[in-house]
Amino acid sequence: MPPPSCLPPVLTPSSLDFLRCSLLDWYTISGRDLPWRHTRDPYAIWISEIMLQQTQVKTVIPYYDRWLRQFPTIEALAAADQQQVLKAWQGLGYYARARHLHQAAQLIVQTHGGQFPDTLEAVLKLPGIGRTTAGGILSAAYNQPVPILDGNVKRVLSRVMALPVPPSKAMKHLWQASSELLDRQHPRDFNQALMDLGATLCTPSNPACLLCPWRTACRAFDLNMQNDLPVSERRAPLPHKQIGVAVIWNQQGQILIDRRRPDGLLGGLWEFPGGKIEPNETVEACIRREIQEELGIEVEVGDRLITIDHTYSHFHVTLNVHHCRHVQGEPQPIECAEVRWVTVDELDQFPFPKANVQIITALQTANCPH
DNA sequence: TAAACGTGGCG
DNA sequence: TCGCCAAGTTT
Repeated sequence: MPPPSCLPPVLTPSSLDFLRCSLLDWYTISGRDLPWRHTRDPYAIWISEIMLQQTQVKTVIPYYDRWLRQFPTIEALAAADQQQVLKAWQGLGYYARARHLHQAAQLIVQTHGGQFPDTLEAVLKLPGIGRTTAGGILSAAYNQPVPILDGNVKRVLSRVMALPVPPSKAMKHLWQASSELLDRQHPRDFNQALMDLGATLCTPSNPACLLCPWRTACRAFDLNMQNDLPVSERRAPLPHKQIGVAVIWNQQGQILIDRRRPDGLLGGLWEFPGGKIEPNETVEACIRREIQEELGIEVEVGDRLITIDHTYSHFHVTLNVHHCRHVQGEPQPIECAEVRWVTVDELDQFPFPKANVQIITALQTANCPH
């Protein structure tokens, strides 16, 4: 049962001082040592903030290190081509982040002389940067007093205030709380500390309340509701799609791959062609039909290579992958951006989504024709 | 406003 | 196996 919403406010002038001081003291002792906390280069911090969107620290660190070696400056990123950028992002997901990063770098070179902007207004105009990321960058890089509201902060504040509704229903209230709480004397450390609190103590399940500097002020702890908050959002079950996928071989022992259109799911990445299996359609018939529709060629469907179950953010798929033989016609980029014949050894040079990387691995390990 | 948008980890 | 969640933004 949700808590009553008519309790006295948690954030009073006198409690604010306690919350700020106790959090900063805790952070001094228990804050995490993270790679992007060793720099104040706004570019490096920007990269970290984008990679960290919906992505855990542990996943990000190796990508962050590689990225800064490969693209050490905004100019270097702007000058790269999109395929290089997507390859560096391969496996991180939400690929629009990489496309926006690339676009934004080019925009910064054109309109800000290659210098990352230092005003909230200018930063918010960059593609891929919303309010939370802007606050994260401006506070971390320039110590500007701009609040944040990421998943950690939403959870921490939902508990401290015993928010009776899902966070998405109270965004205005949460932003106000984050802004009022923010320590204007120490915005960099305060924002980082708030996120660390959420990531290490005020965790989604089994929060370590006995170690928390805020436990005496936390309404959820007081009500013993820390395991029931924040109120979860309902989501519909994910639909499941059956997909037919073709590994099409030509007489030279090459394979046909296509590059997806620049926007939408997996935009700009390469893939093995295929499509959705219609009701009452066999995998083989689906593959022949899809390849004709998408590439304008005729293929003969052969042995199954691998079956892959994969989950995207909003649906499940089963990829039914078959070897195919190119029979006739010149491949045309009818429903994609580009098509190309490549050898198995060349596949590693192209950015592929994770489910397709599994196909490549199967090709490199299994006994294949040719 | 709500849905689209990846992947990995955990209970 | 399955649902939930993670340093959110865009349309």
